[in-house]
Amino acid sequence: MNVYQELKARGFIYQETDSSAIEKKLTEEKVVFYCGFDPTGNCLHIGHLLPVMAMRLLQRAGHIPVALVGGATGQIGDPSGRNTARNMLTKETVAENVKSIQAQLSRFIRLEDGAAYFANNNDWFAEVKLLDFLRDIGSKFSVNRMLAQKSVENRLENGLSFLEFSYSLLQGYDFYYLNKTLNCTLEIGGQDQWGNMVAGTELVRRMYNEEREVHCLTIPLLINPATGQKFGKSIGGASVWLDSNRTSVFDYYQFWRNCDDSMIEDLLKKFVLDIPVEEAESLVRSGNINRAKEILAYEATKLAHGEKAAADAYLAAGCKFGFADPDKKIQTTSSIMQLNEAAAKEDSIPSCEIPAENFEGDGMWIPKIMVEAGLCKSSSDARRLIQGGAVSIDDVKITDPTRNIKLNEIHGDSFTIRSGKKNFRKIRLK
RNA sequence: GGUGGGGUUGCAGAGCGGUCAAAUGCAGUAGACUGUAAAUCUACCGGUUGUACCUUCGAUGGUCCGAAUCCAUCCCCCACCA
Repeated sequence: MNVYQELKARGFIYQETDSSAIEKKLTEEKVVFYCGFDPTGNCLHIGHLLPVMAMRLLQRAGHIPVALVGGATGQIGDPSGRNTARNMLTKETVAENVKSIQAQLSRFIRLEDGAAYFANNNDWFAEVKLLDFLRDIGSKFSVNRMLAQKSVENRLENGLSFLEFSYSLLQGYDFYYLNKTLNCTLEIGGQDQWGNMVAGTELVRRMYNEEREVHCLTIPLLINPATGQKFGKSIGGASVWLDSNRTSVFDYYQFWRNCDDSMIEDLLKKFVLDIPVEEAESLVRSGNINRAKEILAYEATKLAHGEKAAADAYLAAGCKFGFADPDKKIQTTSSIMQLNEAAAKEDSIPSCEIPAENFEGDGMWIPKIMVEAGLCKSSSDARRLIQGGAVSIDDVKITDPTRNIKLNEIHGDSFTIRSGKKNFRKIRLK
């Protein structure tokens, strides 16, 4: 199976400019390709991961990724897939975001020995002169054509500023620039980027009078077929972040572990590149779908947070909820096989420190503890949860929302508070 | 610049002087059932050590016993015309 076939088999291809040309290129030469990321936030979340995985796959096959973080375009905001304009970010915020996003990407993409490049389009747009740009680039774009773009069409109803309208020129220019300087000949991106990406390939061709051939391909949007929801959000409506300070490793593991049945095969193929496609299929059909989910969660966590953290999360979760295949009947190439379930421990359950003096005297009000631990956003919320019978401390159900926890009720220097079946916090006294 | 229509609690979208912390749908959370899944049913879904008080309906002022609702000014959006 060549890289192109693997991309296809794992479901990374939605639209492409010329499939046989792309296949030929990817199998015969070392290709420099690029993928853009919006620095709208300072942290990547699960939703960003899809193109990152495609980049990883291509890099593994010897191609050279260029991760472009849009320091310049981020100041504009892509109108694709939006009904309203984005909030404008200050230049400083964008610059900071670029930095932290690059840091996060470097966990997924190998950088050493020129194996990949990071680029920030602010580096070249800062130099561009308006008149030159309009003459050289603007002249190659047809407004008629741009108006026909889906992303523009949708926005025409609600209004679209010229700033946003020009987004595809800028993205196109990125491709031209990267082609000129790094000989980048392929762009990959999300399904919603198709219009912008094609604009880029056309620009490059026109700039060289059709003599250069460049291509692009889009990755399909991941949709949960059961709910019709876009994959990527969740864990309480909040994003699942790749930064362990925002989403703990345990929660990250749990996110994958709790994936929908209908998505498991797709997720394994796309997010666990180390498991061959056939194995992913057979795991799902093994009759033990929960083992497949454990493997997915373990491997995905391993990629984002490292082997040790992933193992801890797996063991901690198994300790709380049980293991799907403790006897290891199901064969897999995953290193999950080497883990010892008997050594299960709770250490990696998210924890929170609270000064011991809070528990002295009358003790600490339970809703306060829950807010402090990040289990809920307000004490009203906590009170409701308690009234709904969702809360327990060290497996003893709490029914009285006015209750306080006193120092003498705590055994040792920690206790576990839980809200619902799946949310735990270990509270450590300090 | 003119005319008309708007800005409501995460989103969509009612309300158009008191009965409004604000209908309904979606999203979300919890409980039951399960497989840490889905579907289904039930409850919750601004804040507050608790049923009364506080802060919310673009902003600021005003009318009124009382305003999301009326008036004025301002800001922003949309449509049509210029």
